[in-house]
Amino acid sequence: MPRATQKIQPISQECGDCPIRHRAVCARCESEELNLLEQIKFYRSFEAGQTVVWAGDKMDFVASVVTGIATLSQTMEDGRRQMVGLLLPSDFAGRPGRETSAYDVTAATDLVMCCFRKKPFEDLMLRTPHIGQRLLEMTLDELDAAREWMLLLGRKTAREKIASLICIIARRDASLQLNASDGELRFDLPLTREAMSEYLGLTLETVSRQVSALRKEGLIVTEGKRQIVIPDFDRLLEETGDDSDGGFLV
Amino acid sequence: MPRATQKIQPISQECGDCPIRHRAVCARCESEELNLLEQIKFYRSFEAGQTVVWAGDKMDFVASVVTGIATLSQTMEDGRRQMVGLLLPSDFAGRPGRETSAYDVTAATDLVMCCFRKKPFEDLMLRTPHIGQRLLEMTLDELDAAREWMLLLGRKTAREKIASLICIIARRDASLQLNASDGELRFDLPLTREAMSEYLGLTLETVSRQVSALRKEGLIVTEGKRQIVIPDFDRLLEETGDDSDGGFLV
DNA sequence: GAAACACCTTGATACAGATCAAATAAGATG
DNA sequence: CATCTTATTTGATCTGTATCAAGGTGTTTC
Repeated sequence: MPRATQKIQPISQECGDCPIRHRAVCARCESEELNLLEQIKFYRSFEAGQTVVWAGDKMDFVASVVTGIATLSQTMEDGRRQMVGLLLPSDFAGRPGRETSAYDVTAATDLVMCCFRKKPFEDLMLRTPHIGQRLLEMTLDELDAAREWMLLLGRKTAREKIASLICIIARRDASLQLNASDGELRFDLPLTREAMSEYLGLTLETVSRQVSALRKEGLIVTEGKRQIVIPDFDRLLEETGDDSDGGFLV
Repeated sequence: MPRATQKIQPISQECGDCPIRHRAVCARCESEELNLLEQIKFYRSFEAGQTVVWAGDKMDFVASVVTGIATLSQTMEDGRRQMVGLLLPSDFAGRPGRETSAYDVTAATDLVMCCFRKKPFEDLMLRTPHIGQRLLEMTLDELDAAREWMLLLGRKTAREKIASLICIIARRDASLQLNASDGELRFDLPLTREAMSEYLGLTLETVSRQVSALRKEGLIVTEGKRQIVIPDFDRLLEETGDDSDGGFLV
């Protein structure tokens, strides 16, 4: 079951110093809080496919993704599964003030997380308000993403769903690395067909068919199994059903 | 187009004192912040069907629902609509740090909101951290609700969706009023078939058919158009697809 | 390099829910 | 009370996606 898409990068100092840092450097964070965070942080690595925690299990830490991709999923009694969160590097997982995880947290690729023990983290939050403020901002962003995702689940066709997902990943990828070249985007699709189907509320077969359809029409080019090239991003965007510019989920 | 389900109640002091108050009284909030909030708050009323703000329009306030129900919706270019938020009394709308509304905000019933001008509210947030903390809590709750909703949209059958929605409203209603009697629940369904279909990612006709089906099977009883009676809540719960106890959205 | 495995693609068919079209019911209005 | 309007129900049919079933492709293992 191990299947690495990205190699695990050596953990450098730039990572977990401040959970708030990952997305936006915050100047006030430099001094003592940093030291306090240093004391309560630790790293955990997972292989692709491994489960970080099961829904309902005790989760006594909060964490942010350093490298790789994690997913949050819900499962119904009869096994139907829906992904409800996709965590890319710098994203945050875990809820202060809750003992157990509400979702299955799974490593979609090889994964490194920077974890903070919950209790001390909560204490720190009380003492340094701007951590809470930053967390509020991030949570509001996630809520927006969730709502965009709801539109996708409730109203988009299979074809639109696939196009949307590819655009979302491409965008996130492009904003991390700087390979946004001359209109052509090239990146790694880090999800299996099954993971895609769980994200989109489809079956794996429908995902496969629709990806093939987009490929046959030249909207995307697949190289190897996971590498994707988008020759013309705007043309693909038109297939998402979103109006021109909007639609950035997680 | 006006169609009142609940009569507007006279606005009393207990309402908007502190936006944080509505859901959980917070002791620290009593003193000066309360006065500051008093100065920047104002009330707005809407008739059922009226739009509070359109997506993209300027929204220079945040607000919480006093009476009635408001909805947040997204619309695609071709008119497909998906509800992404359902605001009941005490729920909060608007995002600090954003100029425009990301969603259409609509009054599903006659509606009274307690509004706070955004700028002063943000200032207040900076000065009194626990308002931000409370807001973080509420946002995290909403995120959980959104994720439960995503499971509904992505994986549940039409029948399960309807049963879920009725249970959600019944629960919210029961927790507000105290008419949770001897297993029989009676309450007002404050949404049109169309609003329900926008909530559930279905068409209005499918909603109607499934409601009829549940009625014919005796799982619910309808009195008049909007009044609903659930003779046996647990039996209806079994139709939601959720495991025994879970599944409280918005 | 053969076997085993995991993942992906493609085909045939079934069915849940959408769509199109009336008919009915329930308030609102004069 | 009769009429108008809007919301709801119900029917007939169509279609997009699920389901069931092989077959293919690339990777790891020995």
